[in-house]
This record gives sequence, structure tokens and C-alpha cells, in this order.
Amino acid sequence: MLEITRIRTEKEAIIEGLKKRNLDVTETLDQILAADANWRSAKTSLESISAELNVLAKEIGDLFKQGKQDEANAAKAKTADLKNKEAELKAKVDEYEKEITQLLYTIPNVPNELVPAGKNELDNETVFEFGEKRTYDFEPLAHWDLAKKYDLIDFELGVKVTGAGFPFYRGKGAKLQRALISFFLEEAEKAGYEEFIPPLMVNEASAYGTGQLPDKEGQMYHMQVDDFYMIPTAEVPLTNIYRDVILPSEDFSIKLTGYTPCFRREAGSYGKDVRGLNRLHQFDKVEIVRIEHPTNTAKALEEMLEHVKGLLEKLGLQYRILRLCGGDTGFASALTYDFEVYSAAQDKWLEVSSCSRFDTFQANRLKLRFKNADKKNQLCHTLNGSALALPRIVAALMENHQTPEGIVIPEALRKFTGFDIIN
RNA sequence: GGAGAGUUGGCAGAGUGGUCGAUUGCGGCAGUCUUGAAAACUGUUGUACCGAGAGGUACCGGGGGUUCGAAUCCCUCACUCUCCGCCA
Repeated sequence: MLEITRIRTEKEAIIEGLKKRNLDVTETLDQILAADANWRSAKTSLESISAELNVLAKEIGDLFKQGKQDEANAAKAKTADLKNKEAELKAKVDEYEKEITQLLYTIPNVPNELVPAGKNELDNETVFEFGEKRTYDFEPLAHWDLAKKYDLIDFELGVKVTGAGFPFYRGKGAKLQRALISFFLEEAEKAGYEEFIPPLMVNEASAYGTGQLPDKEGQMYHMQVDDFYMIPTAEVPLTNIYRDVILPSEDFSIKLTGYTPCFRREAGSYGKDVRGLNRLHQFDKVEIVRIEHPTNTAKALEEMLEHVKGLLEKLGLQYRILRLCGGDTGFASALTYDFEVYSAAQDKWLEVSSCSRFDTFQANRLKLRFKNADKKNQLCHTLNGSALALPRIVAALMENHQTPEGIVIPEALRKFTGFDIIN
């Protein structure tokens, strides 16, 4: 959520910036500013009436104490009118506040200067490429066929026990999964991230904190009886650790990581790229989260990109990095880089990581602040990225490392799998 | 699932209708003293909003109510803890 103070002072810049998302928020901002002006004037009147009433109440108390009952009762009569006015103004203030909040919820984050204008994924910029397309001297299989051939993943069993999008991993498939998680966590730890195992369900306040609510309500599984939400990513519990926190100084750089399963309803996306591991309702992911001083955000994002690059290179995967255009950048993000690995067997690029900076957008909702040099509370910046999402990595590993003899496990992973080939 | 007790400032913990944004202790910050440190002493120390400022308003788990006046009384919701039961 954008800060109202920012809208007051940087209206034009916000309008200009959001054009890159093909949005014209001029009207919305004008509505907000009008409501804000109304709010302030109502608020000022309300407060002066409250002040009057406070004075009167004190006087009445004193009169009673001095035993001047009559005078006290006379003074009481005077308050009635003021109390009516107070109630009236209070209602107005509440109404304006609600209006402002509603409108603020509709405005996405302002794209960073690096973000290109654009409508959809076709307008994303490729900023980095690594590796060569693999060639095969045999007919390569897609991962869903490999999964069956080597008994690694059972999709049908998942359908039986739960439903589509909830596969079973079995045998070496399960071990590979576990190995990747361990590998990613170990790399994150080496890079200075502290590991957490967070809750997999969160309360409503947390879902609001990172912005899943109110926009993406339908995308989360909701436990209605207890009013909990299954996490769609570890970002939610990890970032919410710092909800309502004021860091004591401006000397901080917080780096968190955690492995969790992620749960997504994926409502409305049936039929599109859903084959095999490409899109699941439950999948595993190691997430990295950072909380930074605003001056360090750009550097932090660079570090995250380097970290993810290292992971993919150690796994021997061909990949590219995209800088998302305005139209493709997530609601809360100011700048997002996607990592895609190339799947030769599917002849497709698969998204395996998304690294974003949110600047103050999340921190504002989270009320995550730090004391700056002037002893003032200032909003922190938050960032996060996948490092990495497992299913498509597994798909790419299987497809790209397949040989007639079996699927070769990359060197870096062998100490975690305990085997070097799946056959 | 049953029964009970709680929720107050960074923490601990007072406060049952007005002088309470809130006693006190600890912690934090600044200073005095000291070669330095500790101790001791003194002062200071929440958040948000409105206002150019002076200043004002709100916040004692959330919401509502009673009252001229609520941390304090009433209603309601949420959460936490303890005991019993069940259980990984």
C-alpha cells in the first residue's frame, strides 16, 4: 500500500510511474486527495470539539468536588450539543478513512525506474543469459514421461488421494526433492541467511501484511473453521515476523530463509501449462527474504540475483533472467526479475525464481520501521526471492540431464542425494 | 472437548469512575563522578495523527455501550496461560 503522505507530495510522479503498468490513476489519486482533505478538515474539527469536551468534563468534576451541584448540572447540559456534533464528525472521519483505505488498496506499487513499460510477458526484457541449448542424439522425453519411466513421481496417485496438482514423489524422486531442499538451504546459509521453519498456516493479519489480502483472496486455501490461510509462499510467515516491529537503529540488514511447501488454488488457470510439474497446488520452495535500509535495497537485490545464478549454474541448467515489464510486475513489487530455465524436451522456458523489491509497499502495511539518524521512525524496505522453487527445477533437471543410461545428478547435488544417476 | 485465570508502555508489574499517557522496578539514552570501567547519583526515555508553531487529539487486546467524565462499570469478539481429558 502506498503511503498517503507520498500521494500528497508526489502525485505526478506516481501517475507517471504507473503508466508503465498501463494504468491511469489520476482519477483515483484525485479522489484520494479529496477524501484526504475532507478527512483532515473533519478530523481537525472533531479534535477541537473533543478538546472542549475534555475541558468541560474536568470543570464538572471540579464543581462536584467543591459541592457545587447546581453549577455542575448546568454545565452538564452544555455538553449535550457538543456530544452530538462529536458523534457526527466521528462518523464522517470514519467514513473518509474507509474511503481512503479502499482506494489505496487498489493502487499497485510504483515501478522502479529500471522497469520497462509493457503490457504482458512479451514486453519483458532479457537481461542475462547463461548456457547453451542442449542437443540430444536421441528422442528426449518430457519429465512426466521420465517420472513414469523411473517411478519418481506419481500424479495419478495424487489425484486419488487428494486431487489434481497434488503429486506423490516416490523413491529416488522423493530423495531428489529432499536433496534439492538441503542444497538450497545450505547455499542460503553460506550466503548469510538465517534458516527458519515457519508455520504453514497464517492468520488474517499476516495475509494482509504481505498483501495477499485483500487482492488475492481466491488464490489461497482458507481454513474457514479457524480462519487461517495456507501459505502460498514462505514469504508470508517470514516477512510477518517483522510485522509491527521498529528496529532500534538504522544499522541493519536482515536475511532470512526457509523451506516450506506452498499451497495455491490457482483458480482460473486450469488448462494452461498444467501438465506434469509445471503448475501444482502444492509445491516445495526455499525462499529468501531481506529487510533492508532503503539505501541498501538495490545492492541487496543484486546479491539475490547473484545467489540464484549460482544455484542454477551449480545445477548445470541453462537459464535466462528477465526484467519484468510494468504490466507483468506483481501488484506489490517495484521491480522484479524472473529466472527461467530452458526445458529442451518441452521446448519451453520455465519460471523457477522471481526476485522482487517491494520498497516500502509491504513495510507500510506491516508497520515495519527503523529508527533513523534523526530518531524518527522510517519504513524499511522488503525484498524476497525464490531460491528456488522445486517442481520446475526438478522438471528441468530430469529433462536436461537425461541420457540413454539414465538421469545424471549434478555434481553439487550428489552429496545430498547419495546417488549420481537415476536409472 | 471440559473448567478456570488473564490480556496495561521495550520487559516486569501497580492501578476498580475525575488530579492516569498512566505509580514503581528493570532495561535504553544523556550527564555527574572516574585515568578508564563498574557502582552511585541526576535527568530523560511509547506510538500515530492534526497543526507553520504554540499546542491539540487518540491509543491500557479488538469492537460496542453506560456516564459530563472510563485503563477502571456493562456487552461482545479475539487471543494467551493453567488444570483435566484426548493425542503425535
